[in-house]
Amino acid sequence: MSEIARLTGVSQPTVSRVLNGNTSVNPEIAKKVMACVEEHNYQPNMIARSLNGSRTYLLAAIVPDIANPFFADLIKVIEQEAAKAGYSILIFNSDRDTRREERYLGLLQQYRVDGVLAAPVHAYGESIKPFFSLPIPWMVLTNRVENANSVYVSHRKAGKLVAEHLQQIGVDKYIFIGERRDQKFVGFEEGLRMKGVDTHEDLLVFWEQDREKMLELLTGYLTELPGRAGIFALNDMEALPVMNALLAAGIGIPSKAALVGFDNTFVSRKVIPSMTTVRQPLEEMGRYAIQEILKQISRKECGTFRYKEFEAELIVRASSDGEA
Amino acid sequence: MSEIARLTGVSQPTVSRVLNGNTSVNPEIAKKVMACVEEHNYQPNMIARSLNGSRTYLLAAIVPDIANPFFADLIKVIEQEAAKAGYSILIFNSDRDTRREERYLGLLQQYRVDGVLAAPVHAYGESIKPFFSLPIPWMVLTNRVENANSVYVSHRKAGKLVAEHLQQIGVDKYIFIGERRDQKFVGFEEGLRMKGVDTHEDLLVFWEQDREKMLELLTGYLTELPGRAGIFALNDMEALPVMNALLAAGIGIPSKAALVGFDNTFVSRKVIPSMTTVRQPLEEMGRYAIQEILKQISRKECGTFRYKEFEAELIVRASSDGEA
DNA sequence: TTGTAGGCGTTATCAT
DNA sequence: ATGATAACGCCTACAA
Repeated sequence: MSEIARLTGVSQPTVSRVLNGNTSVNPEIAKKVMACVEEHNYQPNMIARSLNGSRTYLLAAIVPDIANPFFADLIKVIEQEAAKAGYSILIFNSDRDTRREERYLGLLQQYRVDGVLAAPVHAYGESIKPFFSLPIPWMVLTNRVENANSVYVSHRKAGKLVAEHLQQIGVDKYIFIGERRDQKFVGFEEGLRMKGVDTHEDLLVFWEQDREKMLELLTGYLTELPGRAGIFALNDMEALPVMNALLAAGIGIPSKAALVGFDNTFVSRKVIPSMTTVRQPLEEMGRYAIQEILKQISRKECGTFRYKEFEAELIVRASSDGEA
Repeated sequence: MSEIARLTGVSQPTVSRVLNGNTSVNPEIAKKVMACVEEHNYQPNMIARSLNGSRTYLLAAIVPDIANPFFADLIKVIEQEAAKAGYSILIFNSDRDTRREERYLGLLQQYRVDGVLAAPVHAYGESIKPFFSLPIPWMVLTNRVENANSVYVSHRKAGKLVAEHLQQIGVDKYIFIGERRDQKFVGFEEGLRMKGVDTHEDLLVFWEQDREKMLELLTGYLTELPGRAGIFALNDMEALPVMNALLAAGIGIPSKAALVGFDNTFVSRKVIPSMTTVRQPLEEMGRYAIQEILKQISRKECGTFRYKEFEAELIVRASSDGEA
């Protein structure tokens, strides 16, 4: 920068003023300076700017697994929204390891990031709670954590949504692929009961360590079943082998079994028949998270918190479309 | 830091020395300082450290699409390897937009990153060529770019690999799903010819804008076909609907049609029957890229370049296993 | 409108 | 072994 100043015969602060454009400068000088900047392809040093000023224009994003398409999609949105506001993203993959999570929490402080977007390893964010008191704007993504800004959708409500859909298209047996403690299951069961389904009789859970065996049991059951089944899998990725096993066993989708996934990943879009799924409004969530963080940054407030729940959306596709 | 110095009654540079541990300090003082650092959870300011020193411990990663599982996997590896070496990753998603790519190239210079890992939007990296002359260690990922450090696998060789595999298990017709100009196709054709296959007669390409129509044509063709087909799709994601369409049409996999994908994404692992695919050695590539960048950083050399080709690996799974 | 001076939090160089 | 001092590149007063 002083180099530019020297070359154009002005003082270094003047160059600074030209580049930032907030104070008034002689237009001629400004033009000359800009020309010189262009010519030498000068790039201001954000590090120095950060050190002096109060902002780094850096946000940290911590996720349990970047390779998971759901988080990959989320990060894509986050990065895009941040870029619009002139922010860059430092990415930290905790790999579902709370020790790494903790290490990263130190690191992002060292880099003096202006804000943090975190999808904690543990659903209730125990591992990162001690850090909420730090003077950095925080935002917890994908689930509700007590005493922290949280952006999420209710998995319970989403489960209910699926229950209603399957009940509406008309099925004789309901099947959940996943764990009973999953909030999606809780909501699913609740929704079914509300519709008058005898969940003791007509709701089954399939979930085995050995997936091959699980699918065998499932296809066996469905083959024997005289009626139609409605299957809800905990996510698209797990719904995929189910779909293929059924197709291979000659069980028609959706005629003999309707199938619903979760997360609206490209898998659910690409697969044939295309798969009904539940979409979390990632774009809206990401946009909200970034805006809220930016607000906190500019107001220098980070003690307050609030919860923001978004609504899950059922996306009906071929795998559960039609009466039977 | 001067706060710590004040509290422990030593000078600020001494605290610095304790924290870095490169110069000798009185062990007692060191202990006292460390205790104070722990107590106040002091985190050194990387920004200041960067400004003064010559390193930021920041690497930039530019990819065309984070949401693409291949790049997501790659970034995961990169981040992991970088973390091991004390480096953090600034992530930039160019979204296959050369203008964004260009903007990011400016940004990463502003942040004075120590090195750049880039997967260019265009296969031959035209858009980023002007930047190779910058005094920053560079590494081009996933394809070979002239006059730049490049880490890649030969798609042509990979195509050949698939050709050999399908020829070996014995199929009557070869089908490629994708574009003819794809190097995978070039290698596929080449490999088949080398095995004595009449590629004019027995190699077909299916590729339509309208995927539904494409799949209809494909299943129609296969149903009529008396023999067995060997299908090679440009990637796992595109192989997925093919697999499902075949299953739904009652075309046995691999008995009636063997199917091979590309990239070894979780899709190929999850699907049933599990899908044969080609794996790029992401871990090795990522590790090599990071190590090479670090070498360049420490040697302050960034003019030299070299190409590093890795070998693709065929992963045979159920979708092409067995004689027929 | 412009230049001079100080400081952001480190590390490095010099004395001591 | 330790403390004072300068420097990194920028921005923000303040003075001219």
